[in-house]
Amino acid sequence: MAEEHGPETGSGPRTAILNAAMRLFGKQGYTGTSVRDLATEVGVLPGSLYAHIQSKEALLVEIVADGIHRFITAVEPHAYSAGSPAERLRAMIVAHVEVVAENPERSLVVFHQWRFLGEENLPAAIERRQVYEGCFIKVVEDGVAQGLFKQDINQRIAVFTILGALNWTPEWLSPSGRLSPREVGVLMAETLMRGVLA
Amino acid sequence: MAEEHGPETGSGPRTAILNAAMRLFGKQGYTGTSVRDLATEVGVLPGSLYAHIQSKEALLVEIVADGIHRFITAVEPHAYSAGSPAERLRAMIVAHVEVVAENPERSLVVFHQWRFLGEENLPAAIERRQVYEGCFIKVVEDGVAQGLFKQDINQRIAVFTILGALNWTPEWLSPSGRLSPREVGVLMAETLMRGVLA
DNA sequence: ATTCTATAAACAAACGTTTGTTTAATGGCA
DNA sequence: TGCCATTAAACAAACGTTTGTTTATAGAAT
Repeated sequence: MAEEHGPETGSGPRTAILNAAMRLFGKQGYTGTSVRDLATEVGVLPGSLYAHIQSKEALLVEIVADGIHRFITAVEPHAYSAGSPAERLRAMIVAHVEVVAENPERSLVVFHQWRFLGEENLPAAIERRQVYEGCFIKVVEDGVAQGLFKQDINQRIAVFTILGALNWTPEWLSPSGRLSPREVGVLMAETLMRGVLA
Repeated sequence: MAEEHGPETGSGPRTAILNAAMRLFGKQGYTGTSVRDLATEVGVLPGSLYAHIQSKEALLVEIVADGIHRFITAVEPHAYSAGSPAERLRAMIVAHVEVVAENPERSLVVFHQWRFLGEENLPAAIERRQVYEGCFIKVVEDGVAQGLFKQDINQRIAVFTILGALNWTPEWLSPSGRLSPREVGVLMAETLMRGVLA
């Protein structure tokens, strides 16, 4: 079967459990979701889940790891492509928004719930997040170095501003809204790169 | 006693409990923090807390309500002041960052943990949040209407972009960092209003 | 006949909260 | 100064509930 990215893809009990976990972990948080909540959402008794999963935390590990991987896969190539820093940053922002739109629930978990990973799984997730942030740092550095970006911006703060705006998108983005995810991404890129001032 | 805003102000057991709750709710989340965690942080046994608080949720209610109030108090006057939309927006962003810096732990709770309020307290908190967001919507609308902001930005998306960047600041802002909170705010405003492009 | 999957029931541990009691410091009065 | 009444705060223990997880068992599908 080809790899799929949207929500509710795949089939079988395991996929149903993962999708339910994305929804509930996203809405109520990992610590705010009980295994009984999860079982009710799937339509099964609590103990039945354990025929398909190893533990509650294993679900979080899988959702976060796959999610970060999805973002890196979609965005990293643009960060190191041949275009100008401006073109690259624009493409990265659009790609990020498109991945969020693919599955906002999962994105919510990726950006807000990773901190509840146990000691064994946390370092790897943090490292992957840093790889992701590194993509944006690289492009902003290049832009400034090449004189295409403002010389008087603080690079660290510019990157945090961009990432903050992006990290918040799963809170409000509606994949079925009037604007397509790509259009939303283009508009966000416009705002972040040229500002709101006329 | 004059009203104070920074962390660790006030005294007495009640204030100590509130400060501990801000720290733990911010770091571990509301549902991820047990009353025993809280008691340990305060340096007391779990039951002892209930001589000073009504319930765990009452702590969240107080932190969120006071926090939102603090943001509105600091930012709203700028939104409806006499200056140009550009001046007003810049002042709002700076004020927001300064309030975050006052107490990043509390800000983390205000922006991430409000959803765990019970049915009785949630509507009021949502309404206050909307008042706060309304300040930014108003200024962007004015800016576009007066031709001072770009005509081809999507106002809704511009506001979400700005608020997203601001809502994320408590995750990385260090009040004791090299740059003062005001300087950070000015730099963020610069990025959001003029973009990163030279 | 074997393999899956679900059920029903139970487990130990942790949850938020309440209770009855002890301790420590405070202020008035002799 | 010495004594007592008051108060504030914490302790120690337990309450009933919910947590994540395991077990034994039974029906369905290959």
